[in-house]
Amino acid sequence: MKPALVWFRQDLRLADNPALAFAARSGRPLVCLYILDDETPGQWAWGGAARWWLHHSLDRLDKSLTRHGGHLVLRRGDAGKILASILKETGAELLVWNRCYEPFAVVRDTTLKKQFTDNEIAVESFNASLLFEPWEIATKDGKPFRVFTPFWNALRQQNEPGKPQAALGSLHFAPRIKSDRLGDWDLLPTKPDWAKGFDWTPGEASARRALSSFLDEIGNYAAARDLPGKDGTSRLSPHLNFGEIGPRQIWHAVKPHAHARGQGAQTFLKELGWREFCAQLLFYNSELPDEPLDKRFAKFEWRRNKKDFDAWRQGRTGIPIIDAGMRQLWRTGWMHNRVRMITASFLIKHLGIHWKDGEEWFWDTLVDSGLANNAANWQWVAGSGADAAPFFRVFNPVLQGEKFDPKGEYVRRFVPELKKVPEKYIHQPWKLPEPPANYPNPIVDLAQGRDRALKAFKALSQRQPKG
DNA sequence: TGAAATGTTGGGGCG
DNA sequence: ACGCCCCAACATTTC
Repeated sequence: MKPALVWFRQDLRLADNPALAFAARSGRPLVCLYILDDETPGQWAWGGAARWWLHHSLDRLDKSLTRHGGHLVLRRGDAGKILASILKETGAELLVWNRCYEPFAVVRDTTLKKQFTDNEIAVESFNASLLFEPWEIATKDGKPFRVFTPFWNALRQQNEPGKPQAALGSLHFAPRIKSDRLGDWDLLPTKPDWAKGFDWTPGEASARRALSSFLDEIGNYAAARDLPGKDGTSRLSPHLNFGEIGPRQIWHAVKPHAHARGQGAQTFLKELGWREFCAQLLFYNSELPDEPLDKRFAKFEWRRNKKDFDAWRQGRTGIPIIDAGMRQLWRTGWMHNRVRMITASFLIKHLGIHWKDGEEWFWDTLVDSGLANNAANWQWVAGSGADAAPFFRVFNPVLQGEKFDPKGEYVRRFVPELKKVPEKYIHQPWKLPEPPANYPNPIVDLAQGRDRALKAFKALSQRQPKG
C-alpha cells in the first residue's frame, strides 16, 4: 500500500490529532513530516523564543514517534516544493494536515490542496486547533462578530465542542527517508543563550501535566489569575500555540469543574473563548497584524523614540511593574497576562509608541506568540481593534501594581534593585527620600504621559466614523 | 479586562 | 437641640 503523508504544523501531538488518526485508520504506512517554512509567513515567521520552543517540541514529537517505531522527517524551505518532492519520493497517495488559520497559511494550503488533488493525490484537512471553525460562529445574518460578548453567547449556544479523539493504538510507518538534523536548523540561541532562564518543558506529555496540575487549582482561577506574583494562570498558552494539546481536550477536561463553587472554570473557559474570537478576527481580517482595524488610527502620529522604546524593552523605565514584566518576558519567554495589559498600555499610551513596535517585540520574545492572539490583543489595548478598550482607558501602572501585586512580590522577583524597598514605596520608589541608586528614575511622568495620551487620542476619536 | 474629577451623602465635632 | 462644617465613603461623570 502506498504511504500516507502526515504534515505536522501547529499540532505537535499524537493524541486528539484528527489528521494523524485519519491517516492511521486508512491502513497506509505513515510518513510524518514537519517543514520549517520561513518563506510563506514573511514578517511573521516564528520569532526567537517560539523557535526555542519549536526545537524542543519537535524533539519530543520525534521521540514519541520513535517509541511507536517511526520518526519525524524534517525539511526546511518552501512547503509546496518540499511536499511535492516528498510525495514523489515516497509515492504517497494521501496527504493530510490539520488546518492553520493564519491568512498566509490559508492561501498556501488552499492552493496546495487544489494542486495536489489535480495530480491524483487525495488531500484531507481537519480542525485540531480550535473549538469551532471560524465560519461556524456567525451573527444572524451570517457575518463574523466584532464584539466578544455576543460572540461568546453564540459559541455557548452551539452544541458542545467535539469530544477529543482517544489516543491511538499502534502506528506503522513507511521506510525511513532522509531528514534534516534538528540541530542544524539553529532554532536555539547561541551567542548569548538568552533562553537559559526559560522554566518550561515543551512537549505533549508536559502539556498534559500542565493541564492536570492546573485543574487542581482551577477553583481559584477567577481571582488568582490577576495576581502576577502568584502562580494562578494555566500556563498552557505555549503548549496550545504549537498544538501540543488541543482546545477540545482542555475544554472537556475543564467542563466538569464548571458547576463547582466559584467561577474559576467558567472564567477559564471564557479565555478559551477569547482565543477563538482572536482566531476568527484574524481569519476574517487578514491585515490584523499590520493595519489598525479602526481606520481612524491609520494616520495617527505615533511618537518615534528609540530611547524610550529600548528602555521599555529592556525593563528599565523606572516604573517597577513595567520593568518587572519586561524582564520576566526576556528572562522566561512569557509574561503574566495582567502585566501584558499594563506594559502594553504603558507603551502605547504613556509613551505614545506604535502598538506594532510592541507587537513585534512580543512576537520575538514570547514562547506563546500566536499571530491571532498577539495582533488582536495589541490592537485591543491600542483601541484600534475589535471590541477594543476605549482610548481613555489608561492603566496607571502604580495603581495596577498596588492592586494586583500589593506586597510587591512580583516586582521584587524580577527587579532585584528594589528588593529592599518597603511595601509602601515598592510601586513608586521615586518617592523614597533616598531611592535606590542603581534603579532608574521614571522615563516619563505618569500624569503627563496620561495627559498627552488623552489629548492625542481624543483628537483622533473625533476625526471621523470608524472604518 | 480604568482612572481621575466631580457630586452626594451622612456621621460626628463643635459653636 | 440645632445647624453648620468637615470629610470620609461611596456614586456618578468625564476623560
